[in-house]
Amino acid sequence: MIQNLRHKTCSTLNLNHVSNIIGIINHYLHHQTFTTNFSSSSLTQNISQTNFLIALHVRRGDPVSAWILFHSLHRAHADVDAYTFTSVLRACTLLHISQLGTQVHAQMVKTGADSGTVAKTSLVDMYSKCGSLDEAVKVFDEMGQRDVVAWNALLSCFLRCDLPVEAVGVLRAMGRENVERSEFTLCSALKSCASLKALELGRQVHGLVVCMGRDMVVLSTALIDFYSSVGCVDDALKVFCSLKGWKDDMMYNSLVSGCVRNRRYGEAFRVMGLVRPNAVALTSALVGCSENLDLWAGKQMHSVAVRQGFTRETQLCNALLDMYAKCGKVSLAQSLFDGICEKDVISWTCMIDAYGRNGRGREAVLLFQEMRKEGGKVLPNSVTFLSVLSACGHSGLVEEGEKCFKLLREKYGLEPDPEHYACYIDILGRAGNIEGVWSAYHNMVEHGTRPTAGIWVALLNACSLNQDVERGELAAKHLLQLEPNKSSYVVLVSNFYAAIGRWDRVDELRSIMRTKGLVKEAGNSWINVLGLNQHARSLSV
DNA sequence: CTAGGGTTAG
Repeated sequence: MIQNLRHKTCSTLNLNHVSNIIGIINHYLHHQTFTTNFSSSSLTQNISQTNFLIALHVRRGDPVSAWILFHSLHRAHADVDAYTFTSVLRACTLLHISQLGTQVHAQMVKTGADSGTVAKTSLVDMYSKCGSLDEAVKVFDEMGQRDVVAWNALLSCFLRCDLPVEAVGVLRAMGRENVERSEFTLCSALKSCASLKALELGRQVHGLVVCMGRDMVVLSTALIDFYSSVGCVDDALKVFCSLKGWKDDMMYNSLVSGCVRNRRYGEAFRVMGLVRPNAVALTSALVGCSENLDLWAGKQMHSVAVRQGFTRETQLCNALLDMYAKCGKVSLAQSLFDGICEKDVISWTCMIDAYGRNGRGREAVLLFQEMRKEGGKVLPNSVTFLSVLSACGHSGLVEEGEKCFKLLREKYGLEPDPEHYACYIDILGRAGNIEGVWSAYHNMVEHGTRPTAGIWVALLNACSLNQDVERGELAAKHLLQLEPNKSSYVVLVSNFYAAIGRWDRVDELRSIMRTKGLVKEAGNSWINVLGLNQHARSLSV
């Protein structure tokens, strides 16, 4: 069992695994069935040798052994030092269990090993990687001396939590405190600029990268990602081409992903032709195939994946399955799904969505039940629930939809997002249950969720269908207040007034649209005939 | 001993 555990990666761990791991570790420690090549006395006498061993386990990706070794040191009352703790903290990070990290932190405080800059930096890193942002910031604030590594750790901390504004704040603070920037700093700066879409700031950082002139492969990758994120693929290509010498896989992958994100599929495929594509590049490229509904190209990717032996890569298989589903090939998607050995939550969600979007709501619900029966191995998340709810909506499965919505909060402790409410309201509205619609709305408000435009749209549609004039007008008013300039919403409201026969309001809204210069957007649909993309535009009045 | 780049679902 412990052998299996050692091969678990942190991404596949969930809460059940956490308690399993702790239980198994305790079991082994209690029965002392774990043996090492070192006798217990040599373990405690030669601490630097043991530190090396712990670090070795961590480096080999075996945090469980590292932890067990550390625990036996602790039981033997050995004098551990800061080096021991930093390695063990990395083991906690790999296990993704902040409870273990907190235990280590407590021991560090007790022995005074927590005072150094390096120790504190390890703590910041551990807390942030285990998802405890507050604790990480607290440790950073307690630091007396902060070197550039400590600052960089804090930067990554905010970036990991998707807080780029705070990250830029850290960068400014580093400037104020005259901390010298390292390559790591610039890397994080580029990531911040990418997520903030801050083109000018990013260009300035590019200048600093050029001045630094070191570690160009990593920084070039970050630059490519930045330029792609702000829509400047040509600049990304320039960075790629201007780098002479060795380019690694990640750099190619970054460019492929950038081209795909900017719908430059031809270039993406050309870049993939430069080297033997790896699983990540193929995954990126498949997104392009899905978006284009390009089944032909998708099949090419599939055959490359098979030839390269990537059939056990869950993420790649998920992308393939999704591509087939989006192209309407449900049975191909299904056979791919069946072949995935380690299905994760995305595999299940994609397959449920595949059924749902192709009008097979019953099968979507059945698969969801199967997923839940798997004994909690893979837990559904909010996206899974959204897929099930929307499948129920498309197929008119009212009871199933109601059951699913109940499960979300009561069984899985998830708080519904506005999108879940909108889907649910839609289901109830189509079923003619207008009182249910409004009680769902009140339920949402009571739970402190603010109605979004999507909620008002769902309510308005329900009111149109059920001739709920009074409350429909309320929804219409809120929607226009929230998004006064979005023509599709004005059209929706106007359709509502048409549905209840208020033609005076319809005319009024038409003239509002004219004076504001709002034009009804064209409806787009993609069809793919014989591998040729034809973009069919339909302009309806 | 501590910090950095690329991938999948709505």
